[in-house]
Amino acid sequence: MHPCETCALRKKELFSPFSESDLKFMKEFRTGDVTLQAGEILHNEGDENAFFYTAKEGQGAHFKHLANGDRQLVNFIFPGDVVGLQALLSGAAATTAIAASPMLLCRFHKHKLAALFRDNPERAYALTWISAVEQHFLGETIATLGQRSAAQRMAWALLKIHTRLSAVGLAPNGVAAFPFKQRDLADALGLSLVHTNKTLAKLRPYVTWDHGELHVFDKNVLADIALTDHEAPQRRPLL
Amino acid sequence: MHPCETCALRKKELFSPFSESDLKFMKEFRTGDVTLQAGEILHNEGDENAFFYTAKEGQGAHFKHLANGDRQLVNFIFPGDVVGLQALLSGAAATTAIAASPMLLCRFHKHKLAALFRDNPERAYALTWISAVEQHFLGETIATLGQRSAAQRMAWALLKIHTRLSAVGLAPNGVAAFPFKQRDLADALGLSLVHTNKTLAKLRPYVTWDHGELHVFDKNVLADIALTDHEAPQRRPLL
DNA sequence: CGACCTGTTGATGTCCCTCAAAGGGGGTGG
DNA sequence: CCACCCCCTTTGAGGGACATCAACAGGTCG
Repeated sequence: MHPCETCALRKKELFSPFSESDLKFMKEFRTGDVTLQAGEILHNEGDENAFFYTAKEGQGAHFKHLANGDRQLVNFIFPGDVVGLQALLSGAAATTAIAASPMLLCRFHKHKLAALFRDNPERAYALTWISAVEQHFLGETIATLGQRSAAQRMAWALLKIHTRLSAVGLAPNGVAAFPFKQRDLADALGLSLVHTNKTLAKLRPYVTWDHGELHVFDKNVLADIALTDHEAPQRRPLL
Repeated sequence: MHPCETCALRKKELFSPFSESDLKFMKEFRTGDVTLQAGEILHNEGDENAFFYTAKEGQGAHFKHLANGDRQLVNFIFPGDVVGLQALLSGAAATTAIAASPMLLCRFHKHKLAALFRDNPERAYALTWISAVEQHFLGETIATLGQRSAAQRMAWALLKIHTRLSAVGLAPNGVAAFPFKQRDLADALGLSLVHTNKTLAKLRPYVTWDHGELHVFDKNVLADIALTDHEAPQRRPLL
């Protein structure tokens, strides 16, 4: 099991301070690790999970599938995200969680969740806070799928992703590691693969994304296109 | 202040059992009521709220606004829903919450939230659970906006709404009270008003919605169109 | 060297948007 | 009690953004 003490994640600017006593508590609370290869599934839609996780390394995504075979990428999974809590609380997973690159996640057992709420109200509060952050983000996604054009969606998404990755140190020199396929981005934005490709080409003066490397050249232009102001992500707790 | 003892909401089938001690605790925890007229705003996007609420009577919605004036209805507010918790936790409201009919909400003060987590782990757990249910729903909305056609979206939404309203007793004889405008549904589905109207007309054999009354004649056909199975909503806690 | 996957580009079609205008109610004032 | 207005709904016509179909190029792996 990877040691908590040397985990660099909690020192990233994205997260609110993580005290020594927090560290001690979470060390006790944690029940293991999970490692995934690219393409491996953490859990499937409908599964009744016994665990939830926080992503430590690597990236993945949540997918929802329709009866006709279409799929929607609901949410990316980046380091620091909590995965599977929804599944655990409502009884069945709403999404399929898949790794897009090798991943490492810290695992927590369902049965310890009640103890968390009983013994450590601050951490429980943090958990709810994380859930609220998630809600905020899903709401924004709904707004972009409902109201924005293809180019606007893409500018919004790439900006958002780049900012999020930067905030956990995954964009050294402004180049973010983003190990997905155009197919994935298409499914995230609700666009066809072909149109995703063409829209990417149109934005090429301002962003570039190939071989898993996401370069953002002009945040301001992208933000203008996306009809959004690119603010730094709000600080939030890490579990 | 409306008395908790006679509140009929907690006896509805949608909610998991609400014990006498829960009742006693929430009575203490509650800090007041809010009543809204149709069209009144509970809070605006960007507000820093001091309160959060659970909707008791009436209906409303969460909106997000884009720089160009477009708006997206992110989520409806039905009796039993928690409102404003996200705003409170992340510091600023992500959405504008507006009443579509006269509403009554139970109000809770921000400062009491820490006490809730400290003194009543079960209720805190319930709160997080509610948040997870919300996430589940937002994820489904993302999938429909991203993948479904106009008719599919509408069938999905009307079915969902009807089911949700039935579960809190707002659809006597199968006729649900749904006090919104076509403009609102259009903004919820990411469609133009005109096309919303035309799509409603197409579905008229199976659903009807006028004068705030939503009739569902054939759930199965609607579910087929929507590419979904219409299950009863999962039981969940009430705050 | 062939099979496969991902990315790229062109041609054609269609779903939905935009523009435009008319038909109910319900409310207010003359 | 009728005239007028405003809000919401409904319907038609035309155009555009994006989907679908099709084909090819490059890279990787057997």
